[in-house]
Amino acid sequence: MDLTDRTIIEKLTRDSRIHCTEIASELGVATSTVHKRVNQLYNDGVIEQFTIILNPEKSGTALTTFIGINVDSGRKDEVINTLKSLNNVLEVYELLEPYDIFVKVRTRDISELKENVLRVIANTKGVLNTSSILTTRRHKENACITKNGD
Amino acid sequence: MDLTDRTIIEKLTRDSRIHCTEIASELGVATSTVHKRVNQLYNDGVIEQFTIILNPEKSGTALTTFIGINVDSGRKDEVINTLKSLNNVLEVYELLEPYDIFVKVRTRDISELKENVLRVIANTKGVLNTSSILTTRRHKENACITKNGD
DNA sequence: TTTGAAATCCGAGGGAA
DNA sequence: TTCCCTCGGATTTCAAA
Repeated sequence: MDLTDRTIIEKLTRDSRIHCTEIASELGVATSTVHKRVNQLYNDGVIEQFTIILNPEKSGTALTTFIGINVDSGRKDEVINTLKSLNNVLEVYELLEPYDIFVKVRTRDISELKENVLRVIANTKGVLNTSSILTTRRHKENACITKNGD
Repeated sequence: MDLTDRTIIEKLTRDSRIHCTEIASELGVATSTVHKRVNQLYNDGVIEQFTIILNPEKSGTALTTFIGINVDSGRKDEVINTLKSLNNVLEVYELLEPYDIFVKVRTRDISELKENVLRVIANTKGVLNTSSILTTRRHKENACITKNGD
């Protein structure tokens, strides 16, 4: 992970469709060098995924909710696996406190949140209680850090 | 947003580098059609960004923290703008309760969290109090929903 | 709005420094 | 590792339906 790698990552973070040729010319190296670096970063697992960020409102998942969950410590892994399998659950984290698990959820609206997510969580063995944090507006959303001021 | 658009979005969500030709052949339409649809989705703002997801540990931002912030209601927009400008702050949401603002943060470690983020927030006019939720492990992270089971 | 063809340009791999 | 070169294939455009 030298400066070349970090520059490549930064450019791909801003636009993952950018051509290797463009990165190469800005870096002053050969296209094939950039090409191989990108593959290496991907194979090493530094880059996990090439993806897109959708506008939640325009793509039909307007409601973003964070949910804290407390569980029987013995069933934590089961619960996590159940959560991971839910399509509306975008992110799953483990914590120490005040919850055991914390998830980020996107749904069309509150009724979909209840039906597709909260109901499933409540019915999952090992779940003790949940606490939902509903958001009303999204002001920024990046998948990862872009060094340098925008 | 018909079935064609949704299929394109789903494929780009899984891999934003996928070729238009591949999407086209699976959909049974012309490559140029897919090409135009992708551009349209981007111009319409449905697709906000083509980006990558980095492994936090391997890319030097191992610590994911969520922070709830309460503010003077008159200074909410100022605070939000300050937060948006911070590189380590990946996501910024507005809520009704129990906080006014909720952010997702990535830093190298706790000391960077304190220096680059918590200190700045504490010194921002209008901030009443903050509450940090530190995560210990990431089990899933997607930028948006992928319909159909993985 | 979609299509199909044409021209340009890019990605991918192998061999040399 | 990086660079150069080349080929196969993708992107992009445009006129026509």
